[in-house]
Amino acid sequence: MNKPRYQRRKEDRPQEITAAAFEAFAENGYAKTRVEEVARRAGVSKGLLYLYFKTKEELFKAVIKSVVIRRVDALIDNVATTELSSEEFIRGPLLSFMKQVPGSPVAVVIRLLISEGPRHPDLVEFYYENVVARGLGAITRFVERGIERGEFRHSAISELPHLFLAPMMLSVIWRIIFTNRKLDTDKLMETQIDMLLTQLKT
Amino acid sequence: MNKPRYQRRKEDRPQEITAAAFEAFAENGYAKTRVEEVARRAGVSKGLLYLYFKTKEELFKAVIKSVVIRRVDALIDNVATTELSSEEFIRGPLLSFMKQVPGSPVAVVIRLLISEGPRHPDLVEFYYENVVARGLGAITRFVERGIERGEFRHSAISELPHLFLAPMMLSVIWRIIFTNRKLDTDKLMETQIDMLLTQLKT
DNA sequence: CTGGTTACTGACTCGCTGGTCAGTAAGTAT
DNA sequence: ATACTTACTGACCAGCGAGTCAGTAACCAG
Repeated sequence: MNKPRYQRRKEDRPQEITAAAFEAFAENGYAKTRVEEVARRAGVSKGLLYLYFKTKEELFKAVIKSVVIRRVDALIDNVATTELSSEEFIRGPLLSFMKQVPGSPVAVVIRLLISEGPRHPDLVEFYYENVVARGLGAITRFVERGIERGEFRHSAISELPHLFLAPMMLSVIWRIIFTNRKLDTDKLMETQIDMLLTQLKT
Repeated sequence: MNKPRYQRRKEDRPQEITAAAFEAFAENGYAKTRVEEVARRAGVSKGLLYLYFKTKEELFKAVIKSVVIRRVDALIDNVATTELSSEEFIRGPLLSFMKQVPGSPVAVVIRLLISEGPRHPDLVEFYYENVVARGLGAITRFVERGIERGEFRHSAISELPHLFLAPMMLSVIWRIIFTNRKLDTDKLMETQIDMLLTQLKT
């Protein structure tokens, strides 16, 4: 009749807490989220949370890292190993990847970085190295591969992989600010890819 | 010898306070900015600030509006009255306008909207109506004018004025997050405009 | 069963900050 | 001068939320 008030689950707690924190931060942002609220969502006491994370800020950093780490890896592996032609890859896996970003946890991370980034330089550095630099690098390498293979010609785009991502970023921001205003983000990205490929091929 | 401790300047105070608030919000964001700090920068007491603005939130809204109002108007007038050909206008005034945005107060407003927008729906609404809708509308009308004049052909771009602004948005976000990482934002926007014009003309 | 370890709880503290208001003095009318 | 209005000050308050810690009970070894 007396079920224990709690179980000791030292291994799982950190993961559960960061997951709860991610949800809370996604809904209310960092500043407006109370640590106690995170604890409640994770089904633990505030005291326990402070056993695993020294401060709210450390929790924040752990959340960002937990979301970011695995995301880009998949795409980068894909770039390295694909059998597809450059155009097929861009219209296929790359476009699909970009389309799902605005609705994914990555969008939340971007929002948090915009709000809190300026106060966490080391976190920004981490994000740049592990996500942005690697992502842009992958695109650049892919475009250059296309050129070597004779699929693409040389153009300014080789040095501006950002142009592939610009409509994706706009879509992310749009979704964050204008949640109820519709925007055909897929069409936006497709059209941009069309333009870039036209430019790269002719 | 006894200079007055303060002067009564009822007319100028609101403007001075919103200017001070803008600076403070720009540096630290909304949540981290103390009302007292705003008052200090404006050279007034906290009490006076609360005489002109009922709450911190109302002050915030006043700041956004004060920055936004006049900005877009100039561009829109320009669109309506220009004598330039469509291409000349796009490569000239429109491009110049976009290039200066990432370093302007508008970038700060965008950051604030991303952070605080979700908690201020009416402010977002205001911003959409007065800035985004009007800006996008102006670009759309301009593209259509080009088509009527036989300068441009029909294409998907007519319905996606956002593509003109996407690199600008990416530049804004980049500058906010990666303040020390360089990015040739001008080149980015120029190349996008080149691509769009190629698409519109051929 | 028993004693020891430690994951876990939750009530508490304390600094911080949004907001108030009684009082003060700058300007003004007479 | 004098009385009056009101822009302005700054000390104060209330409550909120990050971080603490003394105590509790789940689990385990012997």
